[in-house]
Amino acid sequence: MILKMGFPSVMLCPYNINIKYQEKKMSQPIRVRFAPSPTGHLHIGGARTALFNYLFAKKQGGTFILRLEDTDVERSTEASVQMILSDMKWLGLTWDEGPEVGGEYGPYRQSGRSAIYESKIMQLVEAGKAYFCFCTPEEVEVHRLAAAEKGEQLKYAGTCRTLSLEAAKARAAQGEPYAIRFKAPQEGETIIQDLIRGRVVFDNTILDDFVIVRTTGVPTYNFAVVIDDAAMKITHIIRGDDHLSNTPKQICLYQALDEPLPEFAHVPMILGPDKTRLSKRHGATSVGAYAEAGYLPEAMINSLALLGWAYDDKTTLFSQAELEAKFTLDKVSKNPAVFDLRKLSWMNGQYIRSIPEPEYIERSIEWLAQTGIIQLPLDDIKQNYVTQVVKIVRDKYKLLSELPEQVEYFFKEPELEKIDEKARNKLESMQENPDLFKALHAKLGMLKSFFVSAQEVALKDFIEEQQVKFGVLAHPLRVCLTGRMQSPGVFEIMEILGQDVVLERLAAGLRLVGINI
RNA sequence: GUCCCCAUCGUCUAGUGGCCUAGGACAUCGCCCUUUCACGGCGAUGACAGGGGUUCAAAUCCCCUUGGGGAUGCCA
Repeated sequence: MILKMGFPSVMLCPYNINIKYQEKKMSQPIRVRFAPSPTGHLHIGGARTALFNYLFAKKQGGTFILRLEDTDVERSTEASVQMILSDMKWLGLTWDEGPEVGGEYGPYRQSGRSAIYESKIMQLVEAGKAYFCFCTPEEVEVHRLAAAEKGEQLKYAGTCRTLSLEAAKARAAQGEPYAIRFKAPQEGETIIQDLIRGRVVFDNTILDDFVIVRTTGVPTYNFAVVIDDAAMKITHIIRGDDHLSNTPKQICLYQALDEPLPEFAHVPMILGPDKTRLSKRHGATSVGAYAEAGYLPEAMINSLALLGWAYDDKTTLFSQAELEAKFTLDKVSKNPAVFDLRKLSWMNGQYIRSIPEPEYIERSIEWLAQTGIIQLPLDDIKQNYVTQVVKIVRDKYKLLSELPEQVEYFFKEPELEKIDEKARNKLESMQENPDLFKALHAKLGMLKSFFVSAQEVALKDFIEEQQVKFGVLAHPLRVCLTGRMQSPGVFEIMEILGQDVVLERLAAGLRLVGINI
């Protein structure tokens, strides 16, 4: 697919876009990267970008690289780095090269790559493709405001563009602070052949002499990203749509550095329900928050994959292996997607019910222990008990966080004094026929076996003898046993709870409504 | 302001000129299953933003308008 992509309009381009790259393409192994800046947690949009990169690499037999873009010294934190790494791992997006695992193109943090940037900067400056700029940010801002006032383009005025290199070096040597700007071409067009969007044309007159090195000596994003992508031999840049407008600047840098151009694929953004960029205003946006809320990584992956990508007109459930086998960039859509929490929840329910049982049990126990419902380690009897409990409620909830509430009454007496009005009424309905429920208590007490099958036989006989409908018995019984109106089947509950507990709870319920046995 | 991107049910999407009186999924509603809740099954409601072209034929191609998003940072 990729190899079939032609570049019909290459002739119109002032630079030989892609020709150099195309030549190499045949022999070059596919390398993609996810390059978050560690200025916060890994959010939904970032995770989706990471996933697409990961899936593309897997499908194409390529290498998936993780690189930390921490050139914003002010905002980058080590805590963010750790959150991002652990969220990536939680999602199962393991990287072939990057922090912790290393690789031959390291280091994989931009803060550790200064030497590489410095040599490239000097190369550009010496070649006259970049220049020292002594304007202060305040001066630049004044120009910008004035331009805005006049309705002109908000570009750098070019004050230092014509400074001779000797003069500039002399001023720098005297300690005058400076930034370095890229001398952007002002004629012609820069064309992006985007794998998702097709041909996108930018007139070079919009190009600003943007800063590539700050006064602090630290390179800016647009510069570092190009140097690193080139140095790391990245072949496909798959990233958010918000970078499309930066791409012409970067393409010009590749050309100035005489580096082959990678392919670009700009994926659409993820929006909140109000169609604006997804942000904290819309609720949880971090992957970690979803993990804590009881979502399964499998469901997150599946959901994220479907945000801007579809395989066909019917399939919605994909295992990670299936995604790795089926993902292609040509099926990525161009329009932004609203993140739908309800669909994620539905999908999570699907995964709760479909992951292999031992794994389901293991994760449930982990969750219950974490929330203090049970204490680890479990002995065989308890292990068996908890296993039965989590299995019986499996199709009743969607998030692991709902599990403790679902199974609470299996681990402590229901507080019948505190139940809601409906349940209370159901409990009091037993007063209409006290003898019936006394007889039920006796019947359950006489059972030799407490398995569901034995109960069924016994209770069937019982309702026939007593001439009542099963519901008359079952509902109040359920309230006695669980303190609530909804639960799994009463037989199943009774089998797990055991005869003694069942008799105690039934007696307690009866006592509460004034029926003594 | 300028530049760029985008536009199919409420939401995610299928659709690449005739297979479309537009298909699927979530959500919503109804029915069935049923000891309750859920699960599951069946069904219903519901969309090509608007206007011009091109064509025998347009959701699909072109133009305009409108709407949304992004960029315009010594953030990424």
